[in-house]
Amino acid sequence: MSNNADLENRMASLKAYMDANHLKSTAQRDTIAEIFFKSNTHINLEELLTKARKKTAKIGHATVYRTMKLLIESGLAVPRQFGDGQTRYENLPRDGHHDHIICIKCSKITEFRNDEIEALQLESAKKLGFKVINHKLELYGYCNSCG
Amino acid sequence: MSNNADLENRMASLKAYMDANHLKSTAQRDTIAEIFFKSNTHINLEELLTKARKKTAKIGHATVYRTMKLLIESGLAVPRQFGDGQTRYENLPRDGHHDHIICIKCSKITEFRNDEIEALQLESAKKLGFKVINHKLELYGYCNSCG
DNA sequence: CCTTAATTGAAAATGAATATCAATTTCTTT
DNA sequence: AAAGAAATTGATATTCATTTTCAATTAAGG
Ligand SMILES: [Mn+2]
Ligand SMILES: [Mn+2]
Ligand SMILES: [Zn+2]
Ligand SMILES: [Zn+2]
Repeated sequence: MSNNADLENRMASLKAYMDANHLKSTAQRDTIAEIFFKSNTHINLEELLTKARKKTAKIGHATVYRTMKLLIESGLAVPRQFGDGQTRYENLPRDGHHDHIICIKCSKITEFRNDEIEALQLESAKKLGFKVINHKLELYGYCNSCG
Repeated sequence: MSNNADLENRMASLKAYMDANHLKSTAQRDTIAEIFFKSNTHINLEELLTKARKKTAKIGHATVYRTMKLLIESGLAVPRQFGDGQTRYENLPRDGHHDHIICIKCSKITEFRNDEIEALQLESAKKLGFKVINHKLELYGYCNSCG
């Protein structure tokens, strides 16, 4: 699936969600959503706002917060908090769930997935009588450049 | 080791840290530290402040924040954030590191430890060129009462 | 077009945590 | 015991991310 087709898919998905919930399509929402869908990082509000204002001037920060909340509700964005007090957003990964390793020196964020860990989490929870809905696994340390 | 001996140990440990850093012993610090050391939950600032004021009236919230920061620096307290925007504190576990399962309905927090998971974390990080310093693993779901 | 309901941005409000600062207290030295 | 230096305290102000408020604007459907 090409980047462009992927973008179109996500825009259409958002549109469908908005239609189903009596929400209106606006230039601000389109701008913010498109910038977000095109981003492939863990982007924060500041970056989104800056980029959005280049396309559509005078966008307020409340609108960015509101639009990201909408994207989260519609399942297209995933909020992440890596401990520095600001929320970051990433696109719903097409290849499934992943966890993160964060460098405590340069802040580089690397994604990984270990199915053995995932399975052991469920097993641990089961032993304790819990039914897991989601989880957060973050490793903090030094990347190979900072090591 | 009895609870009382444990409390005395921790108080002495704090005292040693304060001595080594030219910090002074005060009634407020003693009150907050003792309340914290006696707590066996993941206690938040509000609870600490309420309990502290019963023993030593007029304690300011800034003092509780400052004392908890001191306890963290001295290695006696561990700060935890379970996603509800407020920091919780727990005593340095005597039996080593553990992770948490949190019920998303009743907020019950259960501790667990899985050495296989711990080992796999290091292994995953190593493959990516990272040296892990610490990590955060939280499972969210329903406990057996809420499930 | 018209009507209605949703949306927007500026500004105010919130809530957790930190900083400021004058007054108080501790600890060491006479 | 008194004094002085340095640390501590609590009230208050401040910061920072996020949310709320609200009057004005805009989208959508008939
Ligand atoms: Mn990611
Ligand atoms: Mn714990
Ligand atoms: Zn790095
Ligand atoms: Zn529960």
